[in-house]
Amino acid sequence: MNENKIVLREKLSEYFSEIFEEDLINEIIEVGNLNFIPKGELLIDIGDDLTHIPLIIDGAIKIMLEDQNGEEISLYYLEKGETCAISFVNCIQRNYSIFRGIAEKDTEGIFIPVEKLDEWLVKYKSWRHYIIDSYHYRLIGLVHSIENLAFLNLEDRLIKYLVDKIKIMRSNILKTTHEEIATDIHTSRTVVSRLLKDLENEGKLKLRRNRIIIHSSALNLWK
DNA sequence: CCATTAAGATACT
DNA sequence: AGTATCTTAATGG
Repeated sequence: MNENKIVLREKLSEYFSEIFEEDLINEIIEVGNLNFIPKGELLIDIGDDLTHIPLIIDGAIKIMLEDQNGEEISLYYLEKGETCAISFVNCIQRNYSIFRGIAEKDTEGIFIPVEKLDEWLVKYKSWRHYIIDSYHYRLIGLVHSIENLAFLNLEDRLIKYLVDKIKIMRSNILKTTHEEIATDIHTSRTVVSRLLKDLENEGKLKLRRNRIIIHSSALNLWK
C-alpha cells in the first residue's frame, strides 16, 4: 500500500510536481490510482460513463470521433502531462463520453475519481489553472483538426498526419499499416497507398511492410 | 510449406 | 478521390 504511494509520488514528480502545489500532489497520491494501458487498448468509448479522469504520465492516447456510419476519424493525441479537459466537463455534468480514446502506444496514467475534480477546482489554484489551460489547449487542438479537414487536400492531410505521428512516437520510423492511416484520416486504403507511393517516388520516404521511414530532409521541409 | 494479410496494380466511377 | 478486384510479397506458424 505504502509502496504504491511512493511509486505514485515518483511518477508525479516527473512532470506534475512542477505545476501542482504540495497539498494537491498529496491528495492525488491519496485518491488516484496508477494504471497501465497497453498499446492498442480501448481506454474509453463513445457513450461510456465517465467515472475517472486520467492524468497522462507517459505514452499517448489517440482521441477519435465516429460518424453516423460507424466510420472513425482521429482528432488529436493526449500526451505526457496532459489530461482530457473535455471529459472533465463531461464528468461535472455527469454525461457520457463523446469521444473514443485508444492507447497509441503503451501508456501510463493516474486516474482521478470524478468527485474530486469539482472539489479541487475550489480548493487549489494550480488545479484550476491546469484545467483551464488544458481546456484551452484542447480547443486549439480541435480547431486545428477542423482546419485540416476543411481546408487541406488529402495529400497535405496525410503529410500532417505523418508529422504528428512522428512527434508522438518520437521516431521517424512509423510502424503502422496503410489501412490504419486510412481510417485515421478517413479515406480508403488504396488512396493512402497511392499517395505514399508518390511521396516515396519523390524521395520523401521509404515504404516497407508495416513500416514507413520518413527522411529527415522531408521532415524539415514539412515543418 | 501454407495461411494470412499488407501493399501494389489496374480499371472503372 | 473513392471503389472493386486481382496480384504480389512479407510474415509467422
